[in-house]
Amino acid sequence: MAGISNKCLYALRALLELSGLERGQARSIPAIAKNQDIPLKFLESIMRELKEAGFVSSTRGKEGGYRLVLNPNEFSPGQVVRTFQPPNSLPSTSCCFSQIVNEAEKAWFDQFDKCSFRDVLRKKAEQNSVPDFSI
Amino acid sequence: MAGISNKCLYALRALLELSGLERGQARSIPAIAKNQDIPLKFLESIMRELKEAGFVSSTRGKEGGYRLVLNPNEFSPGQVVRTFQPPNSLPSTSCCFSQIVNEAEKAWFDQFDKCSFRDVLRKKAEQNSVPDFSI
DNA sequence: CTTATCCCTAGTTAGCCGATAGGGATAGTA
DNA sequence: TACTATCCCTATCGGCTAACTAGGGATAAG
Repeated sequence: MAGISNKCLYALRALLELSGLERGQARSIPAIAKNQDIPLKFLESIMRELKEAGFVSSTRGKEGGYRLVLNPNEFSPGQVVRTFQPPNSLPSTSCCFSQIVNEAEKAWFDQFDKCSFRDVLRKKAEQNSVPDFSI
Repeated sequence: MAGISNKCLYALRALLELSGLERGQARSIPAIAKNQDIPLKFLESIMRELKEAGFVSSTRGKEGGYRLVLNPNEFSPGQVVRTFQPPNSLPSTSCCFSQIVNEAEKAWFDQFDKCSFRDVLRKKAEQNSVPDFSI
């Protein structure tokens, strides 16, 4: 199956970075692109889409950048995924499998609602603080 | 998100048709293509893949065709979907979202294991026998 | 007025999905 | 043997989309 697109993953990672900032603080595209290793121009277009969708706001000029509009506690990856990868609206020739297909799609999306950006951030922090004995 | 491919749906429908036959009975590609409205040559390649995967067997010549290897009761769409749309093996740069992505993928595939081909066949029969008052 | 930032429109490129072309091999039937 | 219905194989093609790039324009702060 197709899974999640690169673009959508970039969007999630950019938003996760913004989630780590203090409320109202902004971060520039070049900074995010560098930290997250995302192609600059591509990120530009993604951030604009995120703005249109209402997830972030922006200010131009020096010291400008993007900031999160929503509270990371009440903001789930699912909301983003649904905007960036809209459901397939089932193949026109609906057959005996379309119900299964629809349910599968729903199950897929639902996974992204199970935690907030804050949760992801917390988990990331835990991972980084735990020493790695795997080698 | 991407959802299921046409090819995979064709495969499912072809197998469903074979599921409706008596055990061991074969059906030809032209017949399946006509009944299911699937492009002939495309179906040909799909049936070959289904054979390689071990889902069907075939005989050539007159009165030949494809037949189901497995029992429709113990054969789920999931087994087919997994062969035709192999899991994405997560994007190489595993990030904090890869766990969620993997779980979403699993949830998607799992939906296709919830019933057997026999079940789908049964549901289809019910639908066709119930008169449609929706218009 | 300079610089750092966001904003916009339009490409380009590679890969894949869906489908097709054109035959070859094989198994029954007469 | 010849005929025909079937499966078997390889190669190819068009169109679409995802991913990314180019080249600037608008704006805000100092």
